[in-house]
Amino acid sequence: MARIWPDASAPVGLLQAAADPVRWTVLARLAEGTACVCELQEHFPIAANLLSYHLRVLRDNGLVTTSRRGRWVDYSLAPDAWQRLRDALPGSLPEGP
Amino acid sequence: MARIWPDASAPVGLLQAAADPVRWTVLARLAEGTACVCELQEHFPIAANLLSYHLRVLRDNGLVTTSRRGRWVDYSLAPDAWQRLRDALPGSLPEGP
DNA sequence: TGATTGATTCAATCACGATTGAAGTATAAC
DNA sequence: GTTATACTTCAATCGTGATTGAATCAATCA
Repeated sequence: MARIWPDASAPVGLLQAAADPVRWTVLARLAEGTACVCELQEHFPIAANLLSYHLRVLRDNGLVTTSRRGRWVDYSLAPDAWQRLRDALPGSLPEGP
Repeated sequence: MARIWPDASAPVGLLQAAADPVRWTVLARLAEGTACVCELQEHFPIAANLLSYHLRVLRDNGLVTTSRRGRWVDYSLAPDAWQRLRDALPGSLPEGP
């Protein structure tokens, strides 16, 4: 796909990261403030490793950042997450100031 | 998923509709103005029925509207498409005026 | 009428991401 | 040291959406 529609590759990847029920809800929760995995876990009746998988997708797309605090890992929304998602919507003007 | 995270179901569905290379590019093209299927077809090296499938997904999600003009079918971006996609982003405030 | 073009629908296959289970880090408590 | 907790990684399975091919519908033209 990157070969054929180079313009679409990056934004589509970002949108795909957000277009999942678990990841969408995680992002919505993090929009209200930082949370450790164990707290996120309480919101999701899914296995811990599955949640970890989804968090990894968000990390790999730069939508969230992490920091370890003792035994816990805190997840925060990346500062530009909202902006980047917004710019990734089709019809949005190409990235710029 | 609708059972567990009712809030996420609708917006995630919308984002999933946009989070595909073909559909994303179609939406980006339609953002610049109406186009018939045959014109869209020129932008995509894919089978006609496959393009039709993707257009159907966009239609079912109310992101595009159609009107027949002789043998051709014109596709247009739904007036509220951009707004609805924007509101579907996680962390966006709940829908309202 | 029949033929042709534009577009959609149907049924079946395929590919890839989500899910599962087990094993593996890292830090803290005992 | 050992145990426990929080989280991640790995390998394998499973489902579902994207893709393919054939058939079908709709409108125009000869």
